[in-house]
Amino acid sequence: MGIDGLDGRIITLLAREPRIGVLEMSRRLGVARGTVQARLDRLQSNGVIRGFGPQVDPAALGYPVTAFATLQIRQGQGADVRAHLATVPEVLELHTTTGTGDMLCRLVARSNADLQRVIDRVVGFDGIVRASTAIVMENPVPLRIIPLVEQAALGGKDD
Amino acid sequence: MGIDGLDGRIITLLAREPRIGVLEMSRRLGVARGTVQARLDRLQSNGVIRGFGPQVDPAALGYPVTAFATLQIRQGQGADVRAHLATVPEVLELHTTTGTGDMLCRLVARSNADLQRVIDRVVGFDGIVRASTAIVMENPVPLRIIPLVEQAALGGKDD
DNA sequence: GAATCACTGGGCAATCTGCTCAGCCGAATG
DNA sequence: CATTCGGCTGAGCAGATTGCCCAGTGATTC
Repeated sequence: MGIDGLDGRIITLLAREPRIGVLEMSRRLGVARGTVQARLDRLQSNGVIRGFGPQVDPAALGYPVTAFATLQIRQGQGADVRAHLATVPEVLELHTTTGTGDMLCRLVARSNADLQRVIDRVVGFDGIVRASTAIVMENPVPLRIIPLVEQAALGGKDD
Repeated sequence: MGIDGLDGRIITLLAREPRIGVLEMSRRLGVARGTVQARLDRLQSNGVIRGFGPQVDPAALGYPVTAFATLQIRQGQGADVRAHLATVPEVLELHTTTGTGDMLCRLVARSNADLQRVIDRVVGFDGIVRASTAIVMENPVPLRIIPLVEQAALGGKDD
């Protein structure tokens, strides 16, 4: 498991110009089309590339406010809380973390006022003892993967 | 700004089967190809759909450990810290949040031991006063957008 | 030496894309 | 009420791409 330079260049190219086709990629990378196709198949069956789903911007959907909430869970209620949070559309992701039965979740809301509603809905559940919320003001580094891909590609020889 | 039912169904369908083409989508949704094409164009120029970049799994790249670090920044050093963190490949995203000049960042690492190296690199910078890290154990709700899209689509009439 | 694997370069039919067009319809406008 | 506008439909077309196949080659492994 791991990727080489060619894999890295494929992913990077794909990240920069997603609508590019296999044929055009092979031209840009200077390799045969079959090679690119084979690499892509491998990357996908490896699970390195999970998919090509549309990247939707919550702000453009009308949810410009993002927040992170740290939840303290009552012992043994973890599963219930997870199920509860999964039903809230504004919960974009949820992690359980080290610490005292804590969870961290990413929320979005239509406004700061709306965030109150979301938080009420999130914490209005029995197993949640306490919640502390941090509202996101800026996002200097949006979710990115290319630097890591390039880092990972250094391990492989090819290029 | 906002999406209607058809937009929602387009996004949802695209999220479930990303490799689907415009033609096949129009067949599934029971509308004309031109309509789907026009909607897609609009969604993209709206910024609702930011792109179709590959979704890369850090774990499959050899970085199975995820952590969230909360950083406390020395007054006025924000910009420097941002620039510093942007150079660390293992920093997948960075947010500035409400609170005392705090930042929240998502990290990945090759192992728990490697996480120490990453954290050292992250906090080994002058403007950072204090850091507290939470290691992710489970990810019950992976980053998702479909529930929110469906929620947002309820506003529009069509369907 | 033989086998295996990945890559190359080529070819093929089927499909899809980007683009255009005219017609239709409902909603908003005057 | 008539007009205009925007969005949708159904169709067509040339050009490009895809998925799939093949044989040959070079490097690596057994």
